[in-house]
Amino acid sequence: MEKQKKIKPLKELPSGFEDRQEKELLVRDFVISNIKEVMIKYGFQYLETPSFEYTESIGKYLPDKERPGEGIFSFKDENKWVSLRYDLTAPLARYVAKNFNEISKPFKRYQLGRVWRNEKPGPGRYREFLQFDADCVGTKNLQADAELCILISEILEKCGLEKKDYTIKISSRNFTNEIFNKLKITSKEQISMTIRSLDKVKRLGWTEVKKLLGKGRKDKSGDFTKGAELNESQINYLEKKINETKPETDDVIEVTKIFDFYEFDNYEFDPSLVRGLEYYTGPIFEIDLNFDVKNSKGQIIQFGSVGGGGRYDNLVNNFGNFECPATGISIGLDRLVYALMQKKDFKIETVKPVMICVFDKKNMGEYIKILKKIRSANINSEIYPGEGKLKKQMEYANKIQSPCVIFYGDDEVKNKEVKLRNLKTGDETLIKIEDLTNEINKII
RNA sequence: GCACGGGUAGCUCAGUUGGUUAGAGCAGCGGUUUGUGGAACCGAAGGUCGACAGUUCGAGUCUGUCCCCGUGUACCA
Repeated sequence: MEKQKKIKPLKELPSGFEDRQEKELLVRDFVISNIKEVMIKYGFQYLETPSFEYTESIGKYLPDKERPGEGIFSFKDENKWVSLRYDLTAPLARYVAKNFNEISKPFKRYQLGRVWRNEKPGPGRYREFLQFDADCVGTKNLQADAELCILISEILEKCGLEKKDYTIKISSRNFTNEIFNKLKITSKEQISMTIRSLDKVKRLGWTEVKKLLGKGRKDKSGDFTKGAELNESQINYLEKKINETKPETDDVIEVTKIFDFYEFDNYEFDPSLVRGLEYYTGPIFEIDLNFDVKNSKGQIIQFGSVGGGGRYDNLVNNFGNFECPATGISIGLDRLVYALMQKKDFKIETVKPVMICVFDKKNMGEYIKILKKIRSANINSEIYPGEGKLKKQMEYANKIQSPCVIFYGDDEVKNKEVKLRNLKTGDETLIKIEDLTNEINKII
């Protein structure tokens, strides 16, 4: 007899996609409820936009044949390319342009939504993740930028982080622009290489970044990265600038002044902060966590920031002739939750159901009567949902951490009683049916 | 993309210089207990050893190619 080859579907998930279990979801819900509370308090409107947008609306790269727009997930619908959004900022710009005449200006909105990136996943970085965005469009007022940082800080502290656990870093695109003017670095390639190198100061340290600014650097695994080929005096000047602790550009100075009025001081001017190249035009921010994050194997991993943002005065204008400066900030919620769960031992738990044992299906009517009675008293409860024997039922109750089980078998029915077993202590008591909800409430 | 490490049962892993029929723990299943979980004991079951090709009398083990996972690095509008 020949064994037939079984064709099994894969139980693995596509790279970068994750199942999320209750424990994590409850913490996430907690974070989200804090976010909503703070956003309402700060006067922001709630918005939702679809997962898909026309590819041309969310990125300036037009799709090519096979895998259009590296970095995003796309497909051709009829004759148009559509893509899963990779952030919430581009859809907001599109929304604002579309509803330009109707919306208030300034327009303050917040949004929670999944975004997708077709990139190599890393520790705590997925290809599908939940993002939270708060933006203020239609004004150049730097009060908006400052308030975004303050609101993020309030959210983080509501979630249980202390001041020392996180820092909001701030800098400005104008700061780096000035440096390049002074150094007479004009080659686009060199500028972008330099910016990206500077962005790594915190992670790699100045010694390593120096190599990246010069000839290049070998990483831990022995892989070589080509450098920006700056000369020594240029590197030295950069080093001096990078160690500035006081902001020099007007926009950052003004934002920090506003911080003072709010008595907010958990920020740091960080000249090495750069963030995405193209669309930022003014102050930029990043939210860094100041504690170690480990992976499932207990190794400390390079976690990076949990969020960031900045001013993007020209984005909306891409959709037509709209004079619409804007600023915004976003948080990677899954990453934040991942880190939060390690920092704090969250005891967010649902009350598990009381379970009624099934002795004989013939008596299901009786069991349901009891179930209805305790459910109407708002006690989480269920009749054993499986088919096993009593032992099986008890194992199930134990596994789902049911606080107690109800025995209502022939003996109990005869005496018009119910036997209640406390699964934490193992105690069993016979009680009258009318006392049942009271007794259960004592145990829960 | 590049570099390093890994892929053996549902999960975590062991598997000697290539050598009969590939092991363990946990979980699951059955039983000791047909009305009692979290403990114990007993039993049975569970595998295209990531895929394909090659070397060999013989490959989980060696070689090549590819796929997937992890970490670092790069990219990230």
